[in-house]
Amino acid sequence: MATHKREEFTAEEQELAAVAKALGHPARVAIVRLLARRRACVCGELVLELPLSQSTVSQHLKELKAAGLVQGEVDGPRVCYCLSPTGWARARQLLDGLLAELPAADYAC
Amino acid sequence: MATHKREEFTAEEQELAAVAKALGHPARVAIVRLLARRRACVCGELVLELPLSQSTVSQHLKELKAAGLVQGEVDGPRVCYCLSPTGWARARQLLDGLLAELPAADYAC
DNA sequence: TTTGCTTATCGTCGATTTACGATTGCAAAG
DNA sequence: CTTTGCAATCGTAAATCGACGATAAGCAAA
Repeated sequence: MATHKREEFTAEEQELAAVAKALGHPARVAIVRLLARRRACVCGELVLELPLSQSTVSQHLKELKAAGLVQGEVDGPRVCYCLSPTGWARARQLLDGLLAELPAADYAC
Repeated sequence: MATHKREEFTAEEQELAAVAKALGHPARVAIVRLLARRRACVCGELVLELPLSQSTVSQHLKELKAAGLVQGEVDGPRVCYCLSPTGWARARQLLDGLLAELPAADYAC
């Protein structure tokens, strides 16, 4: 029995869905906002700021990294995270693309 | 054992995450795009256009409706779906809000 | 090398998602 | 009233998610 059929959609749809999915959890939205505010590359500080354990935060970071929205660089014993400019440029493009496809405002059933 | 901690984030973060999550599947992105193109309220036509069964499409529509992005109205034996102007206005607001928080482009680790 | 700190990964558990067929529900038509 | 057709819901199964503690891995300093 097939449980997933993602392959049957366009590459753009999959890409947009992947970005959206990465943002589809409050913790990951919060992480992005934290990284945006203190644009310096925090790392374990995220754990302090979030009501989650270290391993959970690490998991969320991994997903954001997989979606290309976040970069991490090793800096001695700690890891330096920051938002990925290219990843967010693409995300913007995809989101704006979708929003641009929507009818203006005068639609109804 | 706690499996979900959504409660610990701001209302906006949760709201944005909910919208993103609704868009976090290629089928739902495809549905939104279909509804945007043929702004007329299709219904079972979606099933014809998508590589998914009727029940699966119905499930996805339910999730989009729960996220406030889609409206459905019964019209005789069929159901008429269309995008929700207010829902998308809010979605735009939330997404733009997040994108506006991000540093311009000159950031790096 | 050993210690200590930071982060990643592993293993686990329950909850949720994704998908389907089958069934139910409902409204118009006959 | 019964049939017909469309859509929602139910039940189910596999996969993924979300969270945690525990453990491993990496690096710097002692």
